[in-house]
Amino acid sequence: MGSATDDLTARARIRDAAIELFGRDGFERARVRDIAERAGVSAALVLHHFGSKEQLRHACDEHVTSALFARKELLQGAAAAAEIQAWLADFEGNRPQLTYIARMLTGDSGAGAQLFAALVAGTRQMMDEQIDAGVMRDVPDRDVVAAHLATWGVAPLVLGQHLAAALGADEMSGELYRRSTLPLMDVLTHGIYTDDRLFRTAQEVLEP
Amino acid sequence: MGSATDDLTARARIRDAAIELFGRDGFERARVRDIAERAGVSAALVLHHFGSKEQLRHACDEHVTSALFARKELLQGAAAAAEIQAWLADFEGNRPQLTYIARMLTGDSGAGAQLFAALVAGTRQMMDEQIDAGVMRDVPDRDVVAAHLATWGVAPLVLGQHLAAALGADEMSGELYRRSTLPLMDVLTHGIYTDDRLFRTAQEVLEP
DNA sequence: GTCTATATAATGATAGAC
DNA sequence: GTCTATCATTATATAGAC
Repeated sequence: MGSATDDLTARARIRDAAIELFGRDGFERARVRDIAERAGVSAALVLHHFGSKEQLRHACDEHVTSALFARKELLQGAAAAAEIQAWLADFEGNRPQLTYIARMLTGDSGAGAQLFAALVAGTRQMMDEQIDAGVMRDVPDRDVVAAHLATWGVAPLVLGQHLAAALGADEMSGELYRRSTLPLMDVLTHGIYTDDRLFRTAQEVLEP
Repeated sequence: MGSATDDLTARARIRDAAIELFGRDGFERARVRDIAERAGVSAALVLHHFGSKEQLRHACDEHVTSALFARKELLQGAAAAAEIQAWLADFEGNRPQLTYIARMLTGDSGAGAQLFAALVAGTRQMMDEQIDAGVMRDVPDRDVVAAHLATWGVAPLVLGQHLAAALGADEMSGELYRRSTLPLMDVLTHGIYTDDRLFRTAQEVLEP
């Protein structure tokens, strides 16, 4: 169940071990010594390769972000957004990276901010295309909707532990995600309210 | 702009200072010394009153959670859920508490899990009532929808910094929240898709 | 209750050999 | 590149006086 302690270079093994432990324990509580142990090297070698714990974090940020956007290079627009969305839903195949990304998004290292901005931009572009194609309604404030849709997209990562618990599971999984897909598509397609009473009330309050 | 350095007992001032700094910096990075300074006491007194940094955290968890659910005692069901939702939207009045709650939800102290479970339960109860009243559609998997609606509800807290940045602001505010309200009500009322093409496609894939 | 001074422990980082 | 041994710093926690 450990990380691949195989034919990777020591540097790569250290980085992968760091992604796991930073993700599992958070940056502050993860110890360089433990990362070294998991990578099968000494603590000094970790610092030798990366300079400092902070720079090791940067390297992890960079590596995970690259993995996430790798597929974006080839595709564009809605297709790329869908690819990224699928990657974010592959809990079994990408768990260490996804856990790390969740920490990135809730930490304050700047990398999380950058990532989120990219997700919003991608969501916004996808909306524009889908609205042009007549698949999506022309919502009034696209920036606001894109930003919130992005938060909804990463919510299963950032709040995955709680979400899983609420649904009777130990951790997020592809199965749980699939169980959620249809009900959420239903909500996003038909709304949850039977009519626009609440909407019109809010409208009257906010736009007098 | 500091916390009320007024006629509160030292113990209460320490607790409030801790809520601010735990929220701002996170539990690990916040230092007992700084909390003491902000409360206008010595570091030793902090430990004298609370025993340890960890127990201080428990006291903060307890205090913030009580503040959040105080209004639930008097009301019930959808009314209480609406009250709590309103409290969670009052960024100006409750910023330190809200920031602390965001840390609770993304930390792994157990208090966040408990809080989220309560929010899901409240959301679920509200759904039941609104569906009975004919205000809300009878969605297929209520547990799943309630859990995700709860994540959407706290997303502006947990990802507030990024959300604000995406909308050109420094931090979440009541203004930003109000700007979001109507577009989100619109999404939740009418959906974002023009028809149920995507929904039916998903249905065919997931329920063969 | 509140302080000053100090003990103790943990951990990131460095020095230097191989 | 990699290790062992050690340093230096930081922060929680305690002792004991007032």
